[in-house]
Amino acid sequence: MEKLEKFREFIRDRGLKSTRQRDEIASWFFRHRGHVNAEQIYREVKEAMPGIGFSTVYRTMKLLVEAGLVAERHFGDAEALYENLSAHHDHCICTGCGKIIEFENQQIEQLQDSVAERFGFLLQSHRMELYGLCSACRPKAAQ
Amino acid sequence: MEKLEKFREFIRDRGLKSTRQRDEIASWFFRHRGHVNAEQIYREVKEAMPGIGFSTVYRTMKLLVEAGLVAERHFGDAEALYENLSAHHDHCICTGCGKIIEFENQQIEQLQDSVAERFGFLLQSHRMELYGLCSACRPKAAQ
DNA sequence: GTGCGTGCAAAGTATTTGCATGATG
DNA sequence: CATCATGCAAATACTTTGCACGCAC
Repeated sequence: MEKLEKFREFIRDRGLKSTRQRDEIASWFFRHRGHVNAEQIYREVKEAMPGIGFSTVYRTMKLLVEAGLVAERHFGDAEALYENLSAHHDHCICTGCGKIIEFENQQIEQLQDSVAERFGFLLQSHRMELYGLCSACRPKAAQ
Repeated sequence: MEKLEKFREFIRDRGLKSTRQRDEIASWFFRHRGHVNAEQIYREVKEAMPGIGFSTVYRTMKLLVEAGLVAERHFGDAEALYENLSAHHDHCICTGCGKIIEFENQQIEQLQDSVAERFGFLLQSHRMELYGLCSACRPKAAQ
């Protein structure tokens, strides 16, 4: 539960308050793997805390993003998906079935650094998404 | 005006109809460089066609995306930005001032192909965005 | 003429905000 | 006990849809 600690620390450092809601949301999120939207978080946390509101979910997720523990992503459409930022990785997304594979490639990371440097950018973060048909969807599409 | 031709062809092939509105929107867009949102398109095209509606803009942009001539992107927030898909390129985005630099890197493209192949993906498209501080914003942030 | 396209207004989503109340440091 | 957080409802921002009328084929 080290990430939960980090979040509590972040909250303290900002002079904010630690609440049951924030703990519940953060700890559920850190237990979870993959990409989730606000509604999923709301639904799940509601089981442990029936009174919780949507706004609290959004407000807490925003804090987690500011704490650098979570990334907010938009794959294609407008809805935000939140992702655990433990280890860095990029995404391979199947346009057929929506499956998301995470991967990491050190060579690409290095090349990104050199591109940023060429433009005088101080690189803070990046996103890379590869869209295509996965091995399962490929045959279906070929018909 | 070759892209406008392609769009007209796409419309014809689908059994749809060519209209003044579609032409006006598409040709304004192809004349334009960079990333624009629906409202900008609406405002600009309105000058030539005061009666035009927002829905027609959205409907036409969707057609252009389906025709493969335009990409719809979401950089960070929910609003869609449309981009001319003539030459492929990726983006370097300044988190300080919002400036967007387009670039292309052949080595990265090749590595992306190999990543996709490793997962058995048939690559259709990709996006890569580097976020950081541009040379102008870097000093301000350092203070 | 038939069917698709248009503009308008209304409805949808996803998210944010104002406010009175409640909890935390 | 001052301040921040919460839940609700209302507001917002962006986008889509239903519908009556009009235009392209």
